[in-house]
Amino acid sequence: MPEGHTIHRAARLQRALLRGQPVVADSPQGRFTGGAAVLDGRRLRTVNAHGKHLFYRWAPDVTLHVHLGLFGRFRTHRREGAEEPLPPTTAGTRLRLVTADAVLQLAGPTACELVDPPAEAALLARLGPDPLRRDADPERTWAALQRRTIAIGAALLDQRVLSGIGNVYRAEALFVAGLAPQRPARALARDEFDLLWAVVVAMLRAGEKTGRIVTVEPAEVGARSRSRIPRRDAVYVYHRVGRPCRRCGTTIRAEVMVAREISWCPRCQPR
DNA sequence: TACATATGATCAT
DNA sequence: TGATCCTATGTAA
Repeated sequence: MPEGHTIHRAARLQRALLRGQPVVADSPQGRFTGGAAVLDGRRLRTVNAHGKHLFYRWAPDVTLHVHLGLFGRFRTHRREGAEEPLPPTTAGTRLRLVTADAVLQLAGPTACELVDPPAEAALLARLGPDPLRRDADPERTWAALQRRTIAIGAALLDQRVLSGIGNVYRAEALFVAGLAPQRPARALARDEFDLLWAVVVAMLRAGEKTGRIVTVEPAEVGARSRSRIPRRDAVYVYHRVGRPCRRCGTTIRAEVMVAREISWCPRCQPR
């Protein structure tokens, strides 16, 4: 399920899978039939991720914008060649792209649409720096935090402040950075922000690499590597309300912030 | 089989 | 802030 790490990973995998090849495109579900007809027969030039958004560049010149939202999901299949029969279409497939080597199916996205340059520019203008991108400028996030009166726990979910963080990474990054979610965003000290940014970058990169959200240090749960940590031990505070903090044993608390529950350790994350 | 729940975002109020 | 849209999964019944 999709925070920014999932999206960047999808972009990388799909570049390798589809780039350069003409596709057969359709919309088995029927809700993107017109768009699929435009893509049909084109070659994918590249796929780029920005925050939780994907931009597919096609030749001749067309751009497809995809946002998975909460429920969106990709399925990929490798094919031996054009003779190999296609996998059965999953119900609700909004877009299917088929090449001789691969099949990509997209179901349940919040957005799956063709965009012209002004529409794409408008989308990108709304997005803050993406810590997974080389061009990310933390100064823009720092400046945005200075301007807000909201809590840091609210700011991290605001994609205009920085893009790619979702509800799991918000809770986990604040824990590792030692910041209570309720701290006013503009009251963070510069060194607190620098640490938070570094934590976010490291977490998202680890997530992109493994395809899982594993934020605990392996040594803390007696594992040899992140990839060996079972799901129940993978996080410090997310969804752990009422249970003891892994570091200090204090009972994890939770409250709703920006319509989503956030958990934190009152001792490791003092106000 | 039914229901609750979920890593998101938008729009109306 | 609340309603709404989208789908898959795990648990309860």
